[in-house]
Formats: sequence, structure tokens, C-alpha cells
Amino acid sequence: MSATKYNPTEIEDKWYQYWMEHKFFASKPDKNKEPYTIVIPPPNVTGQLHMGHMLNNTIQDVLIRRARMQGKEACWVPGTDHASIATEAKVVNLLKEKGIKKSDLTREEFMKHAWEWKEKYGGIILQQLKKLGASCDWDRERFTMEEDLSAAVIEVFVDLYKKGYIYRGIRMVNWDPEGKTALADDEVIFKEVPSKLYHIKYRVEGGNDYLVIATTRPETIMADAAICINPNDSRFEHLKGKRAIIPIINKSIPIIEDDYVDMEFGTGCLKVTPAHDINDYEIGLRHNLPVIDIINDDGTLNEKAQILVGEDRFIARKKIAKMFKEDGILEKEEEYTSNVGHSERTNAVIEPKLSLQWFVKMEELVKPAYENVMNDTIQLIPPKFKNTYKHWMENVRDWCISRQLWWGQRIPAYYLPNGDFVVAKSEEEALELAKEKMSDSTLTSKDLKQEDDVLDTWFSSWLWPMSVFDGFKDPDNEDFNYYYPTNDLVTGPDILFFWVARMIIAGYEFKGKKPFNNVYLTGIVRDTQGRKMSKQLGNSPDPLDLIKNHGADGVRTGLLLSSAAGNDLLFDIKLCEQGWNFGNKIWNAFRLIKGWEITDTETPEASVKAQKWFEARLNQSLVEIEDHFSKFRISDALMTVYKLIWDDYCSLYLELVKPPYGDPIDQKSYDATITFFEELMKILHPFMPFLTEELWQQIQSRSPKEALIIAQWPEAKSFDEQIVLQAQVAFDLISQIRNIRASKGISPKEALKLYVKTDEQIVYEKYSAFIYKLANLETIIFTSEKIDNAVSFLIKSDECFIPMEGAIDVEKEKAEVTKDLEYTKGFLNSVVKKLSNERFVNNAPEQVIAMEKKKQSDAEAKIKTLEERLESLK
RNA sequence: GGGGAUAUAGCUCAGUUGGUUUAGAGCACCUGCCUUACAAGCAGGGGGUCGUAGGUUCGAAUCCUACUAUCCCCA
Repeated sequence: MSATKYNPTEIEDKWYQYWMEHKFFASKPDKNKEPYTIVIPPPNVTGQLHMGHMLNNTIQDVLIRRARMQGKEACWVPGTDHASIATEAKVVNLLKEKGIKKSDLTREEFMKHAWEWKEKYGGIILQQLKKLGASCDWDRERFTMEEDLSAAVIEVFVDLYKKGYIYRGIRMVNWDPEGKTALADDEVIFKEVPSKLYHIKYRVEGGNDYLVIATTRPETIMADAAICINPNDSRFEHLKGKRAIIPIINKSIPIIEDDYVDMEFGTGCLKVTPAHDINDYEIGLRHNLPVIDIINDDGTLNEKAQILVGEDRFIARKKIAKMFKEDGILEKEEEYTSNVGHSERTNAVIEPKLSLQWFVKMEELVKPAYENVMNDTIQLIPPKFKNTYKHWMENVRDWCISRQLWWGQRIPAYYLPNGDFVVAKSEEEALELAKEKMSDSTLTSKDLKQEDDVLDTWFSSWLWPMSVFDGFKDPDNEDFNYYYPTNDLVTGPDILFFWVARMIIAGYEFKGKKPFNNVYLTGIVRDTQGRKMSKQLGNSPDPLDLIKNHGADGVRTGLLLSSAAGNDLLFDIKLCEQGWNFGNKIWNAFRLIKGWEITDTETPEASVKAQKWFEARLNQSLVEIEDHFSKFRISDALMTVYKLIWDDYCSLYLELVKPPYGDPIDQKSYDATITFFEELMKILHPFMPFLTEELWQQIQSRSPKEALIIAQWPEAKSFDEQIVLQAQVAFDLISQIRNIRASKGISPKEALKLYVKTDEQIVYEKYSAFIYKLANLETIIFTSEKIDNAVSFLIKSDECFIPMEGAIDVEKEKAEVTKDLEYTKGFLNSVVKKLSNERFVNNAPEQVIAMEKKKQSDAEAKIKTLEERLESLK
């Protein structure tokens, strides 16, 4: 016999390999089958599997495995994105270790290193997904920087440019002086840093007055374009319309008025430095101030600063502070904690910097994407995200798509000798355009200089659902026509705008069709304290360790059990243990069944009825499960399966058909038990693929065509609800008897007598075999009299007695009955109140009134029984 | 500063367009059991004035308003 404890590691790799060998994950268009398609949210090629991926990919795998079993042509496309900033940073670091500086390399040389890095270290995450059981079609793996996908990106850029959606413009970017690149907002980490607030005196022009400004960045005073005060600030009436002198460089600047200035903060006088602060830049725009950029790309001061030229910004800060002190213009230094942005990659302090960038105009493009989510052509699950989506789309801002990097698709814009530019797919086409534009046929490719910047990685991934099926390279190909639009997208709400919305925009703009029907937004996996998992906190468990310790099935189940769509999941290792426990439970149930010897004896009544009952329960559960799946309630679907297996199959069904120890089981019961078990394995397979396939194959040897992964998903058949309801009466009775055993300390081995006082004997007779077996009864006797010296309890309004000499504590019994009586009276009271309300009777639907009346009569009957009981106890 | 979301048992959450309900599940907890599938198990049990205050309604956890708290996004 197999081990009493389920050991996942022994079987998981075996079955994954088996599925791969027999190409069960592979998909190709099949006109006779309905396609079911998911494209993976491409993880960062440098990434490692984290808990978010685990959750997200488990959900995708559940959906795809179920669809496959439903006979659909299930296709899950895997792949990675090239993550320009992250990858470039990794490559730069690796080169640094080898003693090579990026600046010493040509673009081509650098790209060669980068590709080498990608081939060697990239995409580990996809290998890790295999451990989780992800049934992706690995032959279809794509990468956003591969040739075909890059060609799509360039094509789209040229197309948008021609349509007038792409332009160049000035923008304040998050500049990383170490990485020498602009960063996206989400690549900037804000940290609280202790710093100083310097109070500096500026002389007011034409007198001996001075004003005081407070700044954390004194090294930027040379770039000041104005001093700004709040127009409502009465303290500074005398400054209005005057000018101030920047100390040290003695430059005169205007004093302006703007509401932006916070009268409470600092001194109420703000130095305005448009080139080096986003808010100041906006004030500058309002007041037509000059932009004086005094900081180089590497963070040193340039000649426009006039002083300290060539010094690093932080050294300059110290030096200038010293100069203030010497000149007596430093009024005071204050300790201050400021929130400073740091580069996620290099940890350098971010320098706000104005630069010329490429943008996509969004206002027009967004329209179909906005409408089709609002009218549910594309459904967001849960729908609460429609609000967020709406807000974003209504306030959409132009998309900055250029990045000052090499790893990515180089922008296909070519500058002409006169500074103008042309946009074209290739250098050859660009040259033709240039000749035309300049009216100069003597131009050669040497006269053109291609833009150095590359495109934002999102500018690749917004095409993902189309480009993975070669929808640009070969727009009318079989795959694209068959698989697109895809069915479901599973991702996190944090990239609803960055990625999801942009894919929808691209889908409509380039193909006139939505990219997917449904977007399932998962929650964020947090630790037990509700904190986001991060490397810094070290609060994230290693997913591969979890799989090693609890099995992929255990981890999958644990993650799904408590993660409703859109809700954050507080991850606790206990969840994985619960998942494993469930697997172990099933493992042991199977051991029990497999251990039975079989004879051709007659089937006991309890077993005959148990089979009928479980079949009904199974079908009832299938209906519930289908309903949950149709609403993307994956967690609820799993919980329904969990309870069906644990409570109904193991705790009730198996106990009902189980022969006495050592006895064999009859053939019919055995067959039914195995058939039910097989159905359960099918339903559970999408959630726990490994364990279910293992047991499926242990039931009997099967050919690859009979593998569970491609078995047919069970369909709910019609069933008799009465069976479930009537059996429930027996189960309630069993619980009550077990309760009495527990409270009176009676061993389960001691057979008991049960008396039932009822008008409906049939209800108890029908499933009496269940009661005999599970409650261990000697006999059931129907009576019209009360039984003395017995413990009693109620099933609805029927009184049941178990004779028990001297075991009755009258006072305790009385207290219990009184409590129950009071509750029921209160309940009756609320019902009667409702029914005596004329407006209720007139307005409420008939069904509701009938229900209330039933509640009333049930409660009245119960009260009568309880009162009699109380009387007899006196 | 602007916007959004959430608030139900110790924890995590259901409660499906207001009516089977003086509220359900899983986990945790308590009690008793090593009953020959499983002690990572079995059987039983306790536990919530549905964030606060108003309002609409015959009827509110559910709809409306205000407040409080927490989280997220944008600046």
C-alpha cells in the first residue's frame, strides 16, 4: 500500500514531463473547435518568479485547463518582455564587473553584449512557471524584442506618425544621472531622507531690504528665474512688483505672485527654478519665465551656473552652503526630512530634467477603448475597476514613449542636416523621404542620423495580443484569424492603465477589434501584515521553496482558496499547508478505496441510497461550480469542489459505503465509488493538476489519449433536489445524535435506541439506513408519546428521544429548552409583526408572504413542542 | 490638493439588481477522541447590535447623505 502521507515532489516533475512529451499544451487552429485563448502578461525577461506571478499564472492555468477539458482549442501563449531599463541596468552592471564602461562601447557592441546576456540569463521565469504546472504552449513562446515583434513596433510607430498622432515635445522627466536615462514615474522610489532646509537672504533691488527663501537645494539658486509669493500674503505687500538679487552671482530676477505658494510652508517666499522642479516649471509657464538649465546629464554643474562649474550637484550644495555662511546671507539651517526620488535601478537621486521627448497624442485614440469598456463589450472583473478606468480615460495624458537607452526598438526617425527629421520603416525609405523633403537628390545615408532613443517597453507590449499571432507581419494569417480576439486576460490592477488600457486602444486602432473579451484583475499578494511583498522587506517567500515544501498543487490551492477577484491576498504559509492537507486528504481517500477487496455480494441499503444521494449532490455542485466559473469566481468554485470532496464524498459518502473493517465491498458500490472519484478528479484537475493526474492514472493504466488533462469536463445533469433535501434531514439527525454522544461522553461504539415523535414517518424511514450507520443506532422507534428518562432534541418541530437512565441534568436541560424557546418566540414575533403589517401584505410579492407564513407555522409548532418539553421537565 | 475603493466573526472574505436570514464560509479557537484511509485526522461546539449617525421603504448588511478609519491611483 502507498504511503500514508502524500508526497508531491515524487510525482510532479513526472507528470509535467508526460504532458509535454505528448504535446497536450500545444494548440493549432481547428475549425471544428471553439478557440479559447489567453496571452500571458509577459513577465520582465530579467525577472524571477514572485508571489504575484504565482497567483496570476495559477488563475490562467485553471482557466486554460478547464477550457481544454471542455473540448475547446485551448491556447495559452507564453513569453517575456524586454524590459529596457531593467535589462540595460543588468547588462551595464555585468559589464562594469568585467571592467567595461558602457560609454566605451558602440551601440552595436553594447547590443551584442545585451543579447548575450538575454540568451544566458533571460527568461528564467518561464522555466519556473513550469514548476507551477503552467500548461502554456511553449512552442509559441515570444519575446517583445525578437525580429517580428520589433518590426510590428516600428510599423505601428510609422503608422501613428503618418496619422499625426506622434510628436516631439518638451517634458520634465525623472533623470537618473548615473544610468543617464529618463525613468518612468513607476521606476522612481521615494524615500524619506534627512536633509536641511537652508534659509537664504536675497536682497531686494533698490534698497537695503531683503527677503528670505527656504530651500533644500541651494545649489540651484543660479538657475532661479523669479521669487514667488502668494498674492494673498499680507506679509509681503511691500515686495509686489519689485525685483530681487540672487546672491553670489548678483543677478536680478522678478518677484511674482502665484496661488501655488503655500503661505504656511518655509518662509512664504518661493524661489522659482523652472529647469529643475516640475512645479516651478509650471509656474514658469504661467509667468513666461526663462528656463535656465545648470545641470549636466551626469549631475555636474555646467557653465550656465557661472560658479562651481564641473562640480557634482551634492558637492556643489555643500560648497555653496559654506559660501552663504561666509557671506553672512544664510539666516539659518533647519533639519528637514524630505521625500526624495531614487532610481529603482541605480539608486541615484533623481534629477528633474527638461528634455525633448517623443509623445503619442492620446485624446482621439482613447475613444473606442473608453466606450467599449463602458458598454461592457470588454468586461472588467470585478466591475468596480470600470470607475478607475473611466477616470483615467477621461483625463488621459499624452504618452511619453522615448527612453534614453539602447536596449529596445530604436525610434525610426532620421534627422536631416538642417535639424528637421523624417520617419520611415527603414533607412532606405527615410533617405527617399529626405530627398523629397529637402528637394535634394544628392543626399546620401551619411547625411541622415537616426534618433538615438528607443521606445518605451509598453510600446511593444501594447501590441502583444496581436503580435504574438503575427497580426502585423502577416495580417490575414490563420492563427491570427482563429485566436484573435483572445478570450480572457488575467493581470493585476496596477497595470490597468499602463498595459490593459493601451492594449485595448491598440486593438481598436490597428485591427478595429478588441484584444480580449474579459479582463480578470487579480489582487496584490501581501504579507500577513498587509504589506506589499518586496525584496527590501524580505517578506516574500521564495515560490520555488514553497512548491518544494508543499507541492505545486498545495501552493496553487492555497493561493486560490482566499483570493476573490480584485481583492488583495494576505499570504500566509498556512494557506499552502491547507492546500497540501487537502491533497493529503484525497490521497488517503484513494488509499481507502484501493485497499478494499471486492466480492459480488448484495449492495447494502445504505450504499444504494448513498450512491443516489451523492450523484444528486455531485450534479448540484456542478451547477454551482459552472455558475461560479461563469462569473469568474474561481475561489468560490474551488471552495465548492473542496467541500464536495471533503465533506460530502469523504465524510459522508465514503463512510456510508465503507464496509466494516476487514470486510470486502460489493462490486456495484466499488464501481460507483470509483466512478464518482473519477468525476471528482476531473473537476479538481484545473486546480490541482498533478495530484489528480497521478491518482487518475493509479485507478487504472491509461493510454495518453485517456490522460486526465484531456478528459471530458463533466456536465451537470438534471437531478432530484428532493433527494438532497430529504437526506439532509437524516444528516441533521445524525449530527444531533453525535452531539449528544459528545456531550454525554458516550462512545461511538455503543449502539443507541432512538424514539421519534413525528407526523411524517416517511421522512425518517427513507434514509434510516444512513442514520443507523453513521449514528450507530440499534433501533428507531416511532412513537406518539413522550419518552421518560431520555435526552431529547428537535428536528424542526419533531421531538426525538434517546433513553438514558439517570444521565439527565434537568436544570441544564430546562435552561437549554428555555433559551431555544425564547429565541423562537422572538423570531415568531418578528414574523408576526411583518404579517400583521397591512402594507407588507399588500406590497410584498406573494412568494415572500407565503414564505413568511411558513416560517410562522413552523415556529408555532416548534414553540408548542418546546413548551410541552418544558412542562414535562417540571 | 484631485479622484477612486473598502469597512460584516480573532483572521481572510461571501452575502449575485432590498424580502427563504435576530447574517454565511474557510481558517483560527475551545471540548472530546490515537474509531485499522488520513491526529497535517475524526466528531462536536462557542463566536458578529454588518465602521458611526441620520434618511428612504411595509421591509436595509444591501439604496441615499454626512462623518470616521484604512488602502490605492494621479499631481
